[in-house]
Amino acid sequence: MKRRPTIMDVAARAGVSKSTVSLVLQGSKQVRPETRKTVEAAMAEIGYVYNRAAANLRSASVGLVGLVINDLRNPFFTEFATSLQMALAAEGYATVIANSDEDPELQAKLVGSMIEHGVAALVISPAYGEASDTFDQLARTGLPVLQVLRRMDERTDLFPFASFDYAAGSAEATRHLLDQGARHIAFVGGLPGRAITRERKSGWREVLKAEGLDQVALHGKSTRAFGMQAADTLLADHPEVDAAVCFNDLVALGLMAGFARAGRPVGQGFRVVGFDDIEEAAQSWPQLSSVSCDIAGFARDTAARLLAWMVEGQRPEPELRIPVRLVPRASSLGPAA
Amino acid sequence: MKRRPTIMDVAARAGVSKSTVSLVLQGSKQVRPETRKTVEAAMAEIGYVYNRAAANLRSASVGLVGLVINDLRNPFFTEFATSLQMALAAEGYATVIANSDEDPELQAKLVGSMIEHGVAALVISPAYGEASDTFDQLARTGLPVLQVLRRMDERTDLFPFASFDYAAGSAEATRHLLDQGARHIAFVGGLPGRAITRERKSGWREVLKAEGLDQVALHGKSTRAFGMQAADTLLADHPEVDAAVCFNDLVALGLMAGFARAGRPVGQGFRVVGFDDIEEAAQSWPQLSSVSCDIAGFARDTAARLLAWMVEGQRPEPELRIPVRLVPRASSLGPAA
DNA sequence: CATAGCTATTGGATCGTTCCAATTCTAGCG
DNA sequence: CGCTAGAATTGGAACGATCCAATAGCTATG
Repeated sequence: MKRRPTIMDVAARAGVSKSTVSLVLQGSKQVRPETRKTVEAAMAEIGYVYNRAAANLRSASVGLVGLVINDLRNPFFTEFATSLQMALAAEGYATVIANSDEDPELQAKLVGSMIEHGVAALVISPAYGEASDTFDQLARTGLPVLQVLRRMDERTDLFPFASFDYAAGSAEATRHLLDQGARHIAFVGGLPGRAITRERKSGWREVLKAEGLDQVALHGKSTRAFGMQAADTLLADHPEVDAAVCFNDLVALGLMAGFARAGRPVGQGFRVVGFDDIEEAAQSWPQLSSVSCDIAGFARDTAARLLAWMVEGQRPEPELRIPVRLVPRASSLGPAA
Repeated sequence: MKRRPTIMDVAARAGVSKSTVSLVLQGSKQVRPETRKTVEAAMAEIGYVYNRAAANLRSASVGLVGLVINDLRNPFFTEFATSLQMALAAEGYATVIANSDEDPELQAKLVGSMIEHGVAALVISPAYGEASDTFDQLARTGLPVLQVLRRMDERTDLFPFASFDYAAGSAEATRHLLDQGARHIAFVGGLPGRAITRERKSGWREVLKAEGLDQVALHGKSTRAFGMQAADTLLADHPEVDAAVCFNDLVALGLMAGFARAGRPVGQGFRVVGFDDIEEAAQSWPQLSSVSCDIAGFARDTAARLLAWMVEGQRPEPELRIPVRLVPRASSLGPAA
């Protein structure tokens, strides 16, 4: 087991100096084409692999971006993560993806590890919970940090934030359900007290308030399982409810499955609108109406804003809201009860 | 904008030498507790952050494991990735997750980038397609590399491989459908010619052959969309088919949605079994029977085998097959046609 | 009180690259 | 043929940690 070859070995083999090899590695157009050929051949022959740690040590700029996601299992975030990675890859940046699993402690570890590995910037969708220390530490590094899709609960203004205009989306969904004839519209999902829950709920509340209608809200973890359970609760405790705006598509899909299980399939008298418009929404049965968020576009946008910050030092505006639009499908368009 | 403090700055502040600071960083029990206190205080005061690039350069051992997944959007793989990351985190290793998106070229780039960043080992679920170069390069590094869940098509024996016993699983599923009274069992999904398709199909084929029954197979991308489309094809071209073993749960869910759309909901005469038992299988309606693969357990196992290799130099057996088990649910237990 | 045997600390060399200033090469021109 | 401008190449310092061998400090012991 011998050690990995270095540029010195390459240089010796190619009969040039290490500096020349370094220039070749960096794609400098200052080396003569034939010299470049020789060097490249030498590299291939002895199986040279670039040692990025050494390079970073000297040059301090790393083509590495960290991405910390609170729940990578959620397809919405998975889609964002993969799209962002691809957008950054196109610009020559590598992305390390990590999942904090809604655990502020794990999140702190992950962020720390990324800083140590010398990421040039960080994109984070924060876990719920107390994490001021993590963010203070992050702020001290002076690294470009973008909050996306979610904002931490305290110190909201520490880093620029970009997300969708959830309030407008839920208002649109609620108005749509009213137009379709619904009169008792519940809100289902979302952990109480969270900023994002407030946002996604606020549009619904404002519209119902303006109409003087009753407001039933069931809060809980935003999972399929909670949606199923919520279906039973609605049927048992709030039989008058004839429609629901859901915190996200997972809850909506669970809700629909729950109604189906109870023999009251959605589409016949009960209307549902979800949030996020994940791929599955168009492929469920009945197809799920959803507030679409063009997450792939958002990811590309995020990449562009991040690059502008990193490369041109152009700090993005502190808060950005991307418009959303309702995609009506069968789950909210069925015949009235 | 001043530069990041180094251990020299910490040393100066704490009134000790850089070597002592280094020992503190490594948690050596050779430093006096009060000295440690002093040093730690100094670090906190000047906001020191560890520079892992520099450390790696000298020590060559990096607590970093690379994970390259062919389709991170597939919940099955997402679950595996997050579980593996957590298992490795518990042992002090950081994991970089990347998505090759079934693109051998992107995969080559990602693998290259990971090697450059000095990962201590690599876990890969290869993309379909030609990638000998990538794997040869990988083999030359001498790094521990584990193939999981999928095996590359050529040079199958280059790296140890671990997966589930898919053939046994599909045989069990097929026998179960026969027991339930099905007589025309189709196989749906899976790209033709792939090793994994052959595996998941072989059990089905053997059982049907033994019974002398007809074998209808629809191949295609293993997505929800293909499942929906397959439903239409089955209804139109193979009306006699009364059950299906699906390549994976996504296809099965799409198939169920497609039948529902056509007014022939699964559970009434038509039976479906999926593969992977993703979380959603238990939360769809009707609940989906599926061949369960305990992916989280598999991930923990993978972590253990990888650590044994990295730390103790114990190369795992070349091929490992984890048993699977059928979880029967409503989608295959409904009343006969 | 000298000394052996610890433990705790230290300075210098080192890892593999990039950066910089200096040097060598090449071609063109009078 | 000598000179020069520009291109191509080069050697040495630097990055920030770890490693190692050497040293200083401290007790216990004869």
